[in-house]
Amino acid sequence: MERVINWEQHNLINELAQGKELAKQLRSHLVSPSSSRETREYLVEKILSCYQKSLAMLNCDAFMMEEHKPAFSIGTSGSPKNEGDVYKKRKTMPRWTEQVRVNSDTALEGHPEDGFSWRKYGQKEILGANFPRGYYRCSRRHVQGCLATKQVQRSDQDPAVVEVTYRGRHTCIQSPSSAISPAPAVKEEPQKETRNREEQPKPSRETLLSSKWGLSVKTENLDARHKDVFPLFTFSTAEAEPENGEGNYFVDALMDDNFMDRFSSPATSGSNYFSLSLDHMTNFCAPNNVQTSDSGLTEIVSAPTSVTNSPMGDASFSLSKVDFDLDFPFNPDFF
DNA sequence: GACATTTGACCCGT
DNA sequence: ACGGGTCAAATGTC
Repeated sequence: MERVINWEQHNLINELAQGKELAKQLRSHLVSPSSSRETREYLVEKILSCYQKSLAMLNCDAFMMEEHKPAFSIGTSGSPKNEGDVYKKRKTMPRWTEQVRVNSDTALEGHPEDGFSWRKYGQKEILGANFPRGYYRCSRRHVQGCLATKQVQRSDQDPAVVEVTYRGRHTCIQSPSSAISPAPAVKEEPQKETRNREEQPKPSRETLLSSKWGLSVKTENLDARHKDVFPLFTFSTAEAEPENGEGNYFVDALMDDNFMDRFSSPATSGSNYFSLSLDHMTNFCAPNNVQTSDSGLTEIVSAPTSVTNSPMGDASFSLSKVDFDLDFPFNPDFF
């Protein structure tokens, strides 16, 4: 257990450190006249991807602290054939919700790509909701006993907003913590389900640049205990116009360098601004930072980290250890 | 044929 | 009893 936590903390720090490094590179590109716009946009994508992965880890880990569950159950008979287990988990599984603003493209996919591969196992009309709720589970459930599930439901008020409720943590290796995972331990189960509705876990550069959606995370199982260390991430964009980024040697270098991550979330893109506040409270809509969703993407993430007396306390502390000096605007006009 | 999705039935918690 | 979550057979897609 301890070792697992350390391993995940390590991943988290690694992710954040990558983000920091990328941000530095981006900063240098901002002042370099020879830097192409595609490069900068790509860097922004990667930074956001790093943060999203980190947030995913924080979300899961905070819950883990409470539940003292083993982090890995790979290869065990963990697949809950036993229905008793299933229904017990309903109650105890960690759970959090993201509200994702999708543009027309993404909206057609039914649910936004988040870097994991999901398999739909049900759909249900929900009382009082205009749209049915889709039920997805990790496609590696049977291979690795990963119990992560998610529910996707389109918002009544704004059909462009999709509410994604995650349950359980990913115990499979595809989880967004590949940074220091010893090896791509998972034999690539061909991700067939990406055929229509879901993109490849590692999207093309074009996909990365063109996909636009906003995201906000709220938690349900996390209560006030976690609030005081919730970092607030606010991303927004004015535009994310994919142009031909081919032949960009810098991007290629990046790809060869630290970012061979198999997981590359297209979830975030085209962001031009973000800020980080470690002591910000629950408010998901920092008014000063949020730009209109009209323009493409508004990403507001509030991730839980636990506070005291837990390894995650250390993790949140580590946020400062990785020397976050990022608080600079990505002004779209600048590009 | 293999795999993903759909959909009605079933089970559980409230 | 009802609503939500999951199962699993049927169906679809490649």
